Amino acid sequence: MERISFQAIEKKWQNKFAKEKLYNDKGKKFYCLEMFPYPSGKIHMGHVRNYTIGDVVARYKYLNGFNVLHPMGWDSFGLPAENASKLNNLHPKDWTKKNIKIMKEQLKMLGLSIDWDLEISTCDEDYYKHQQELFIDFYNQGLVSRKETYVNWDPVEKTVLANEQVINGRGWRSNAIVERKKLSQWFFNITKFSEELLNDLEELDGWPEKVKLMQKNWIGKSFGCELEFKIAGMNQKIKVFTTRPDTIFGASFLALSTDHPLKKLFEKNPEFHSFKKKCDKTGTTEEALANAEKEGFKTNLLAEHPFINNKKIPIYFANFVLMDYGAGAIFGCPAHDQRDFDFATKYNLEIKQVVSNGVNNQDLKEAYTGDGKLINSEFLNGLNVNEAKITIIKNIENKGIGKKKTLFRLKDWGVSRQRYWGCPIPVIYLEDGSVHTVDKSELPIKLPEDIDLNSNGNPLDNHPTWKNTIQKKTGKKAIRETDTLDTFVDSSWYFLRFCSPNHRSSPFDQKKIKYWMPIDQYIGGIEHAILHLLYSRFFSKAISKCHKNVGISEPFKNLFTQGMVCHESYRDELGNWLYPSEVEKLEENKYQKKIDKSKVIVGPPESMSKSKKNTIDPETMINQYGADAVRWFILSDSPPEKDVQWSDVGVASANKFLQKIWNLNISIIQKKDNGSDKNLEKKFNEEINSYISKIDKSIQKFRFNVSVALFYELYNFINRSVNLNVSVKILKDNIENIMKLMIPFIPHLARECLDLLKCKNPNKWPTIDINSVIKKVKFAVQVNGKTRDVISVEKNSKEDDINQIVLRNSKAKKYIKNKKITKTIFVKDKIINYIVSN
RNA sequence: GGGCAAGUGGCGGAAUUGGUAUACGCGCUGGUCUUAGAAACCAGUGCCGCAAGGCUUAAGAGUUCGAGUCUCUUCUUGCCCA
Repeated sequence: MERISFQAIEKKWQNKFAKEKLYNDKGKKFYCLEMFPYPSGKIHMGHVRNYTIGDVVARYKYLNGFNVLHPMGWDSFGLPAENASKLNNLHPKDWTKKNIKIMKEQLKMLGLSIDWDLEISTCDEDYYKHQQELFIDFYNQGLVSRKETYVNWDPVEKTVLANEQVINGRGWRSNAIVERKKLSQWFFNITKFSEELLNDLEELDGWPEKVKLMQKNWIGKSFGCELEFKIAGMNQKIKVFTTRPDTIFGASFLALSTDHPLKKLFEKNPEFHSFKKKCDKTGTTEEALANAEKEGFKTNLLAEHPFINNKKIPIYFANFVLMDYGAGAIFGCPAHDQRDFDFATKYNLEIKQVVSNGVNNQDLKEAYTGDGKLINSEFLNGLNVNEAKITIIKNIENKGIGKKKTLFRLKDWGVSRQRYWGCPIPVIYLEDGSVHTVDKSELPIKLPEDIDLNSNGNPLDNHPTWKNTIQKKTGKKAIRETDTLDTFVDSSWYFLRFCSPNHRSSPFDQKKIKYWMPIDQYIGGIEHAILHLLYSRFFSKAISKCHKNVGISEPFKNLFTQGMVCHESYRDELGNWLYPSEVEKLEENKYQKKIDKSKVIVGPPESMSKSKKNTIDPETMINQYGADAVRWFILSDSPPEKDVQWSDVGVASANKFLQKIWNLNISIIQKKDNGSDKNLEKKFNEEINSYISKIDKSIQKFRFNVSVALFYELYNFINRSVNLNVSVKILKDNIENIMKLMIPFIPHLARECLDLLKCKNPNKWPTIDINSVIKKVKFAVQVNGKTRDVISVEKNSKEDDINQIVLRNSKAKKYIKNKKITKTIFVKDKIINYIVSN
């Protein structure tokens, strides 16, 4: 057999795929989208997996007659371009363009069915112009606001960090201790949609439960109440917020944020001052607050307990209370909140148990936060936590000292970034301090190209001719907003732009949106389960509010989250990471360094990452084994939602299998008829049709690893049958159908084979005659629940027919003989179970 | 600490409305071919046992004619939130 040249075949078909699109005017629409990549330089295996899965879906739908939209673009703003720029002295724009060019070529090497005519890149003026327009629309609808808030500030990078960029209280890149800083920032008021974002999750039947749950927890709806405490001897009150009003009788102190208005009374106190300074050095994440040692500044003030006469509790400022959560003040109930417990232990405050799970522990070792019956709580005694909450809130409301409040954990989305390489915010500030969005006719507000990235701080802020401008309609002097938008904004509406990427007058052509949206299948990594998906959902709702006739409440009808691609990691004896290509295998789990044969320490399989050098370059693999083999392997080894471990042996064997598929096609094409046995042919057709049906189902269920296994079985079956008395025509018809089934998986080879088979309609999924699938089923014969034989019977056989066969000749017979059958359980086409006794 | 998943051969994994456990692939063993290796092909491969047969889905219990699948307890791992 000749060895095929994958490279030649793949090149040939990639040129054809570039012209062949998946549009099918007569078909129902299907919008298939994979999360677009950040152009970091080269594609990685995660991309290969993501886009291969997407390609299977897109091609499958197209072959089944759908009108398929399958676009691709670039999430091309972001910090790495600035960093790379400093290193290589290359403008972020040029660096990004270069990367896009390389990665586009690499994606083409995979044989994806992408319509490249729709390509968009978020750093193009054409794209961000419309984003600025949307910003203005949102602003006019009251969905954008400017607020002073506390942010994680990296004093070295001189920028704001997102919570996830703070690791153990330090900046992820600079490793500097992160500070809390008050800054004026732009926010998208995502919390205005909290209720909708939560409730509409229920509509999303096509989403993994796991992702919906994560979003639900993130939005975090809970109820509690606001409650006022009088300050003893002063005509002043402190408003606190709590989700545990039921524990009010256990309150032993009040804790205030150091930013609470009451701080005014202590501003001249140097001890308070240094305490506040210390607090400001703590990050703002819940995690940072939980891990920080609980500390307080004791005031000389006391608060009156609202339900216990004459009881006064001390007031502290504390480092674990934040101003932007609730009211900036809490009451501490040490027995039932761990933070309060830690605090009370440190300052020797009363720990009074008010909820009991049966044991009344005089000496609590930690806070008890579970459910139970209320104790030591007067009129609440005997109620469980939820009942007590409701009762106490009623009491609080009757007393007029507070009210029930629903609280969301979700916060507004801070979108300001002190960065150059992002979408400029279309806002100017006049000298009188007023804030204005620029006129839409002035868009886009372009990024200046002549910038100095090596100076400290935000390059836009350091760019006087760009920063200083005038308000066009009045001619007044103005300065531009120098912050740019978070790149999550760019990716929150790109899927809408794909529907009409060249639409000039507005962000999208509403007619196209109406037709293509929502996305029928969205595919991407689980790491975007919260932010990207939540922001995109918010954008859809916000846009629908601004453009009444768009009406898309949920953008992603079906969501699939694929697992990661993993590989072992290697280090030399000095602890330096080594690329897999730098080591060689001695035996199982034993490796050595190629250059000097020194010992290599093997780490467990983990998600591929540049820092651990446990990466495999897709292009190298494609050149060595062919794109089809890489696609085949990445689909074959694990269910797509789970992690897959990269294996060089695995991809090599994929390549071997594809060679066998080729050989099989050649041998069938060259075969001469050697008689035909009608009975045999019928069985042959039935068997293959059964496989076709099973493979079709497995694709629909995203069980591509099962599809691959079925293809192997199918190959084994045909290979066994090639030399039987089956006519060449029947062989050819069947192999043709099978190659069609393989198009979504290995498009190049499948299409090449179909060409050789002179297939006239390669773009049509095979239909099977439901009557021509196998009519026999394997049937288990059990005695007392143990399987004693497996027999082959006609489908829909009756119990009597089975009895006849079993009693006549079956291995089960001897277990029944001389025994009394007391009961028979018969399940059609599955089993018969004889219950026998002596 | 809380929430959610998941634990099946040497490995990746099939078996999802409670009905044949270990499909398919990798690896391994033996063989054919070859000067040799590679490739290819053939056969075998959960465990115990010569066999008949028995045992086996993290551990233990329960429901059922029948449990990898359902229930409970325990252990372990992963993810998310802390």
